[in-house]
Amino acid sequence: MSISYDSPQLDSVLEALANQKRRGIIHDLSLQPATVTQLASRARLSLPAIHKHIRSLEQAQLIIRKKAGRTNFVALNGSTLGLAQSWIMQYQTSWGSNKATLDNYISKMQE
Amino acid sequence: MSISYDSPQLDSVLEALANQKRRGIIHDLSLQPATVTQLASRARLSLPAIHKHIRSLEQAQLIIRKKAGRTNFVALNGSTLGLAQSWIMQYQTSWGSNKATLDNYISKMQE
DNA sequence: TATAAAGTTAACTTGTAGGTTAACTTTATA
DNA sequence: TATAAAGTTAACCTACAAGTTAACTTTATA
Repeated sequence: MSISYDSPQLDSVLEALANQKRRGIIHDLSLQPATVTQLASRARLSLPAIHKHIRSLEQAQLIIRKKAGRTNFVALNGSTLGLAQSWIMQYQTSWGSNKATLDNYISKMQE
Repeated sequence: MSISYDSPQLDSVLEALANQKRRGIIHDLSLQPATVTQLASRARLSLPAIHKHIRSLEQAQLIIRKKAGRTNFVALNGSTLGLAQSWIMQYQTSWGSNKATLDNYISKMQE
């Protein structure tokens, strides 16, 4: 079964990925886990701002977090990026279409 | 060279993909090219509404179009989906991280 | 135990995405 | 040649994303 364009999970994942700052966070976390404050400092964002981004990433299950004392550690979540990738990959067979193909299609339609 | 999280082109592509209706359009077009009116009808959207989606997809270079008389034909554009895919694929090596890894990291940090 | 650190939550502002209706242009057809 | 089809453009509305500041909670430390 291939993943549908209207899957709610795909929706939250792609919405999370659509934001540049959140992609920056993902990039950061791909190197190593970090705390909320560290992420805020690297992204040059206030704590409330980073907090919202983290919640968005968390709801999309793109990250996991764990509280240790007063410190929140965040890590990239393995599998979820694969969801977006597999949606995109469905269309790899269509990747051949280009200007020539379209011209061709138009000619056929106009017969 | 790998593609950066803050690339403007990646930005427009992922923003275009973040919308469910636009993903529906892409799915439609993966089957065959279509006219603007056909896409509007399938997505159950008005012409002005579909027009905006198409412009967004076009600016992201996810589609190409060609005018034939008064009719606008639209087709999925080959290569651009690959851009999003390759950004995501950069992080495939990080996909291993999970709860155990995070716990581990936290322990190390607290030593 | 008072103070600081690390987040969270609430209330607010601003910009923009995604839709609408109405008016218009260009091309085809009865 | 008048009318309809296929889009486009403009002006508008509404909801929400992304930031802010201020107030708060919880946990650690001097």
